[in-house]
Amino acid sequence: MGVKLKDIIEPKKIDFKDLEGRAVSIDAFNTLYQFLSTIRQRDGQPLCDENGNITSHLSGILYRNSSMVEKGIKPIYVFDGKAPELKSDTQTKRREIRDEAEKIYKEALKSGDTEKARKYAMRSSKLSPEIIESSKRLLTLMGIPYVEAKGEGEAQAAYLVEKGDAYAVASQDYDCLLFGAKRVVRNLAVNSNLGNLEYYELRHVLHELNITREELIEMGILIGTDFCDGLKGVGAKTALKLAKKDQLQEKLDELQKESSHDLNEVKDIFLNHNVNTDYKIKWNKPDKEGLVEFLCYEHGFSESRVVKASDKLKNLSSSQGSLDAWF
DNA sequence: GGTCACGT
DNA sequence: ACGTGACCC
Repeated sequence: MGVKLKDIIEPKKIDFKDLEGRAVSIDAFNTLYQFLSTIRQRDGQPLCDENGNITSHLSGILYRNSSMVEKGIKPIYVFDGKAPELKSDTQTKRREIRDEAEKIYKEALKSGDTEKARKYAMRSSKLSPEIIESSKRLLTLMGIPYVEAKGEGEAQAAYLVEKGDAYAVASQDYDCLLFGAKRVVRNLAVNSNLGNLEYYELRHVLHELNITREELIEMGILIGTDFCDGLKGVGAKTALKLAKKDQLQEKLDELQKESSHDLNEVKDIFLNHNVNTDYKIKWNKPDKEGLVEFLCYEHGFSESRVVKASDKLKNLSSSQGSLDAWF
């Protein structure tokens, strides 16, 4: 979900070429949810190996990343750490929605309503420990680094950009802008060659809206975030008007009266997020034999496809393509 | 979502 | 060269 800023910020259209040779920090949970919900059979059932283990996410990770690496993009995945206490309401709500969707999905599957089954299956995706562990294992075999966040992945991904370890954050959510991500890319996927690759620069967003980052955060709080409901009736456009009229604080006070959360704490989540500063990023050559072992022998993938994907990853290592290859 | 085959 | 759809596991 995340904060709804779409109505007021204008994306710049960019091309894969603009990301060539650059590292991109990717919110892993965000991506995994996307893969789990969309990579399915027509009746909504996920891809599975013969033991019943879900493999949709492995398919997504393998093919998307091998294709991105082939085009010169260097992915870094960021996994969520511990969610802030304030997120628990949102998490409970999401779990309820998922459980309900799962019930409808199972019923529709039984009654043979394929279309309905698929629709609700997509909303029922859960990230199990097995899915997270197998994703990390696959990334390692592919030679793609990942970072464990202390808190929210989006915040950690933004930190990587701040430190210069990544050029931009790739995420579908706008939250990373509130977390201070200097550059954000949306819709980063293999098919985003033409048209739908969106690029946002925090500096430009703030300049165009003529607001500060703190005001953007306050607007986000009024609109509603994962950490606290917003003020009823306030969307992005209204929030922007409030900022222009210098009425954000007034409305925040109003929201504070009815909110069970401390809004200063919410603000602090965005401004002073606990991040992991002790990470190492290194791209390695893919472990082709390991990939075949893991994906083909353990999870029933086609060997020719896996080998092909593995070969696309070959240019992936820290030294290659950069100056230190000469030293 | 990514890929491939098959269509125009 | 692009568009559609089946299939991937």
